[in-house]
Amino acid sequence: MDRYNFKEVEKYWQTFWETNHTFKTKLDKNKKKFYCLEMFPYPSGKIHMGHVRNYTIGDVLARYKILSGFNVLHPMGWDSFGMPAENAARQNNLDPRVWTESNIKVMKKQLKQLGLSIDWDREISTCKPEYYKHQQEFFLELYDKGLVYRKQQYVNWDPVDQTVLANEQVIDGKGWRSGALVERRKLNQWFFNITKFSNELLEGLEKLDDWPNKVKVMQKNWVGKSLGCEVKFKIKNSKDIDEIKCFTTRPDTLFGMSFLALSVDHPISKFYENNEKFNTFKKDCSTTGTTEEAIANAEKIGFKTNLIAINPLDKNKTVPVYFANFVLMDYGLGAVFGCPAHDQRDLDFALKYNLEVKSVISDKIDGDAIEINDKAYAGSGYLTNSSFLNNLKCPEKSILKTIEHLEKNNLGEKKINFRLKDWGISRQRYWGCPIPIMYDKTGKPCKVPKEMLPVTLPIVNKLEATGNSLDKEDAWKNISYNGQKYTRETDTLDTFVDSSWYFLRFCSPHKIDYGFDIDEAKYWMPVDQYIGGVEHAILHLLYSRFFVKALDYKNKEFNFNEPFRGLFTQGMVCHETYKNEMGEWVNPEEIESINGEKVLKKNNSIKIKIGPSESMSKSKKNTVDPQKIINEYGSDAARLFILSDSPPEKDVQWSDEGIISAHKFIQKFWNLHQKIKVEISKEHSKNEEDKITKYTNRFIKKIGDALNNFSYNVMVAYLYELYTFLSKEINKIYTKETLSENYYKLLITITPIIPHITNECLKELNFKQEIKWPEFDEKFLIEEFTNIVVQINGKKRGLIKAKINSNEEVIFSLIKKEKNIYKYIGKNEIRKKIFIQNKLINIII
RNA sequence: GGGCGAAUGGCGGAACUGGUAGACGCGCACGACUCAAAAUCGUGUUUCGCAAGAAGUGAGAGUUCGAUUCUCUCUUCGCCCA
Repeated sequence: MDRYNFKEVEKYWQTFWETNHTFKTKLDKNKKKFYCLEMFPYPSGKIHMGHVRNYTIGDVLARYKILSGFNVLHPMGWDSFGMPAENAARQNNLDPRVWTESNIKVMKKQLKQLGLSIDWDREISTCKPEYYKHQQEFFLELYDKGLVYRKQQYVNWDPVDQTVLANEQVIDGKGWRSGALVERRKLNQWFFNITKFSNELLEGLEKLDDWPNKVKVMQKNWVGKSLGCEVKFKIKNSKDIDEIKCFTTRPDTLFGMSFLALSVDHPISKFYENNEKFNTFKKDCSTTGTTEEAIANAEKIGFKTNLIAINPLDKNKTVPVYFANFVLMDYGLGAVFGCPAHDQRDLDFALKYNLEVKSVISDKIDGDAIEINDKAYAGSGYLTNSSFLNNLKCPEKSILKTIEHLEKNNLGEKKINFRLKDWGISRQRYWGCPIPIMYDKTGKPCKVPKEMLPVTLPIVNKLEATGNSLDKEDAWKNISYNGQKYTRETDTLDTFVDSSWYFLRFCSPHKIDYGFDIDEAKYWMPVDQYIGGVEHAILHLLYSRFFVKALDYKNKEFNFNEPFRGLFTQGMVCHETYKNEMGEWVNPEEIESINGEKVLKKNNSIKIKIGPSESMSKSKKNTVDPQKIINEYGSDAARLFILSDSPPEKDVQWSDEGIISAHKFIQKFWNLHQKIKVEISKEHSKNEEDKITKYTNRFIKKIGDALNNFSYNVMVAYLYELYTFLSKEINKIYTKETLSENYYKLLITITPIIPHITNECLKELNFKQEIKWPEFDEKFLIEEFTNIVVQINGKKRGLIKAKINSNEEVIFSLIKKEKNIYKYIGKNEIRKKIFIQNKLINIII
């Protein structure tokens, strides 16, 4: 028997699919559509195992939907702007375009080797002017709709790299690359007004039934809607300042207030402009990072003003007013009142400046206030020491009651606050989409006229080591329009903008006058199943949701208001970690097993310490190169293994044994196929008991269910069972028709998992009909006989084989005949029988 | 600190709305083939016990005829937010 030549077969089918345009998709309004999308990759060099998993999961689904008769859109593209290209270009002194294009070439070839059912005619790349031209149009469209604006904002400034860092790029207050201490610096930045849609983004979540709950909760918390109140505090001793407004979510703790804290950027700070001490304090504050976490962990410091504020609920009570580093201007109103007993930050501050700590919450009605030492109490209870608010259940009743009182007496008003901030989209980088804005002589921003789009990136011979190279491109920067001189905006767009609408572009990737064709988008959108890593659970998904709403804002043309109807977040690919005696990471490829011990290939006497399995990363050197796996074992084997070991939403552990066994299975399957082929060619007149038809019908149902539930690991288990079944059953005698008809169906149901070998098997059998998902017949799902569990006092004592739908009496009479079961009943009186038809009988004695 | 989730053999994991716990794979053991090994094929594999049998899904309670599944308390781990 010939060995299965996976290299030849896989190459044959990949070429076949390509030359026949098998997966080319066309708009067809008569067919039901299915839009299957995996998160597109960043072209970093070559594919990694995470890609293999992501795209295999998507491909299984896409192929299943194609077989089921859907018009499937399954495209692929490249998220090709971003830092790595810029860094690589700097290091190797080349054009980021060249680096990016060569990576795309490699990765595209690799993805094709996985046998994915992708419509490559729709390929897009975000760094191409053909793509970002439309993005610039969208920017201007949103600008016209009033959803884009410019303002001064604090950013994380890396003084060494001369660049702005995103919050997640600041680690322990230091730049992730340079390690330099990050400063807070004010810059003019462009913003998308995402907060305009806060409520919609929140409410939209409720309709996303096919999203993991976890992701919805994360987004909900991220948007962070909270009910609160603006409280007015009268200032007792100033002729300039009459009152200060604070936002709070806990107005009910007002009786515990002992100070007022302002942001250093609060309008009142203008009265302290010439105060040297204040300016020093303000400077100190700028060393604190901008994240909530950095602020929470930083030491609380304050600058005491001479102002005295009056407690609105108790006119006799006055408190000092501070500027404090933990209050930010962009949260609420840049002013908060401090209640040290019930807020940890306030308590830290109060202890430092020796301010009163007054607890106003008790754990019971009419009880004493909870005692506070160095830990604030933020839990629930009943108000106390709070005059007319005493004994209100807190926080459930007390907040609303307090707000009601404040509103009635014109001391404050109810406010809804969101944690979500507007989306800062300016990046001081070269390798991104240019912002289509130019500034006139006075520095006023103007839109770049439509006919001048796209604003393309200039070719830069040598990227500057630090800062934004675009700043130094004078020839590009300085332009004239209508006889006026302008300078271009040199910031580029956050790459999250690129990925916020690419799913729309896929609907009509070649359209030139607009980013997408409305009619085609109305047919294809929303994405029916979006598949990707959970690390994008918040930002990318939220921004995409915003983008769809923003594009439809005022136009109201879409028949969808969410981009992704279904979301699936897959787990990571992990691998054991290895270290040598020096404690250095070692790559799995450098290791072999001898006598159950891991040793270095180069030098067998060096033993390797096995560490825990962690997600594959270059830094831990625990990566496995998919290319090597495909070359050595084939992509059917790679697909089979990556699906088999864990449920797709959980992390999977890559193992050599696993991929080898998948590879062996492919070979075994081929050998079995050869036997079946011989059997099919023979003429048998007699039919033994027809087990295979029943099995086939059940198999179709089982695989279909597993596919619909994303139980891909279980589906692979069924495939292994199928092998065992067929290899036993093939020795029995079936007619040519029975065997071939069933075998065709079985093969088709497993094409989504291992498409190359199964298509080859069908071809070998000269299968000429249309390949489509087989129907199963319900009648084969019903058993004639079934095993009934017999329990005595809830303990399993045996099984009874009985005809389906037998009643209690029949089953009980059968039990009487079974000595091994009946002995447990013996002469005891039967007190009760619980009978579940076709399943179980429980006899209580 | 808050939110969400998880915990099942030596390992990864199955088990539909409460009804045969451990499917399938890995590993391991034994056997066949072989001078031998590899490959391949076959058999077995939760634990204790020679067996009959008993125990058993992180720990403890509860609901139920019956709990991996539902409720409560706790422990550990993961993720997100702080």
